[in-house]
Amino acid sequence: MSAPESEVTPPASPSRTQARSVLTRNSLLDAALKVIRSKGYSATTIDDICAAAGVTKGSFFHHFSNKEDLAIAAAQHWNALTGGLFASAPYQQVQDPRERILAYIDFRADIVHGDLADVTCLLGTMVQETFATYPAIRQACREGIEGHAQTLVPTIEAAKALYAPGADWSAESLALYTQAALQGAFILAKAQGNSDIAAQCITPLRRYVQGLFAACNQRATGKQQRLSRH
Amino acid sequence: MSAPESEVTPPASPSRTQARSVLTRNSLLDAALKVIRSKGYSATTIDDICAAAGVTKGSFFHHFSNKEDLAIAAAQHWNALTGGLFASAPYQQVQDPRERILAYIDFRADIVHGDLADVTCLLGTMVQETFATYPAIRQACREGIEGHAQTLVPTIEAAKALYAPGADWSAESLALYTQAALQGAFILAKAQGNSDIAAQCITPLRRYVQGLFAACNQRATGKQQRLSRH
DNA sequence: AATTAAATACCAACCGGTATGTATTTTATT
DNA sequence: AATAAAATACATACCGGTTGGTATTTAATT
Repeated sequence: MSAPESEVTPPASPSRTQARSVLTRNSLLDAALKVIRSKGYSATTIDDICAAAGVTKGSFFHHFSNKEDLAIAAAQHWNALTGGLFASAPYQQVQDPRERILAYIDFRADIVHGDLADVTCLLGTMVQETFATYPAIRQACREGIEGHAQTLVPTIEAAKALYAPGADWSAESLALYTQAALQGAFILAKAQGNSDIAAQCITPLRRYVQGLFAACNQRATGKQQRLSRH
Repeated sequence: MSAPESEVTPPASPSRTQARSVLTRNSLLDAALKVIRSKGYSATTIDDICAAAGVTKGSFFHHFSNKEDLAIAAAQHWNALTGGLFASAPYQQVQDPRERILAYIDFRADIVHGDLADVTCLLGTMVQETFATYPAIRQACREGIEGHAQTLVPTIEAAKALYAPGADWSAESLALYTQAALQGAFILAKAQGNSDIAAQCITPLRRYVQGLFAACNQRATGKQQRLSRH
């Protein structure tokens, strides 16, 4: 790889109009996140998004060929945003893998407080409506959810090797289960019209993960068998 | 029971048109479940439902005042259907409460195989789209989800008294958590376009519940909860 | 018992508003 | 001048809901 910069913007100048263009595109994507997370994909109109972004429909169709195209771009935008959030989250600094995965769960519990549309997951919202009718959107949601789950796998692997070496579950399956529990917590929160229940649903998830890595789960051949219960 | 018929139709005749009426209404509700579970609430048009039910739009508006009214009735219809399903499910016959709650989870795992739109939850689907915009629909979904969770509480209470008397979680919170895990499992299944992952997500849920009621969790031995901290 | 009135169930056609998407024009940058 | 970005205006289709009307059943009256 010789080229220093990315491959979509070849080499050169940002250019004032180009910069402005990505600005409008970004504000359209941000608006899409906001509106879709609140009303869902189908109920969201292009006019809604244009109004929220403060641009006209002509501009919208300059940047996106149709509503589905926007949805896919919005999912990728979401992945970029949340990817950055988690990459710089405090749990990443935790050394011990068991503590790190628990810190991840604690982090998730920390960030679920507030307005529902601000704390819930765009992908879970969109995929519910689109799984049967918009395969490309479904796929984009799938990649986002599974991609995030994958970021947890090395930590879970390491924790398993240390604290539950012989367990009959895989790191991938546990990573996916954490995402399922979180997605379900969002649904209960939406049903109650209050985000509090989400944090309450994360508590048993944490307890479960903690239990998986508790001392009594270590089969005979672990490196460190003699850990204290507390 | 002396009166042969229900209490809503007081004493008398079913009448040919009356019977036909509840038939059309029911087929509209069944059609609503089918279409909404597949496309979501917002994307579902009244024409969709009429076509699926084989009735005209005029007939639709005779039975329901608007689309939102239908959604609420559909949620209640869903509650009636699933209520019957669970009431007659095999797990109800299990004597020991711990085994019964595990049998419930196994039952849920049994019935998640098949077409996604046939195995996923109407309420979870609808509430995602409507929580912020249709409070009445949200409330109907909430009542269905929490009502079902409530049916589990006595069993969990009994199991807790027997096998985890001093535990620091409530039966209600565990019942809600099971529903969150299930709802999240449906989302992952929709994202993957395949229901298999749902069953795979129920496995850790089962393991968690089993762990809560495992012998090592009993603080005071035996049924009596002579616990510390009062 | 016969007749009439009123209510119920349903249907076909239509209407106003709105959604997506297009065509054209204006503005700004290089 | 050429090009890209954005705005305006508009076409087309569809959706939720209404209207007007028919057929059947129930209730009331004679």
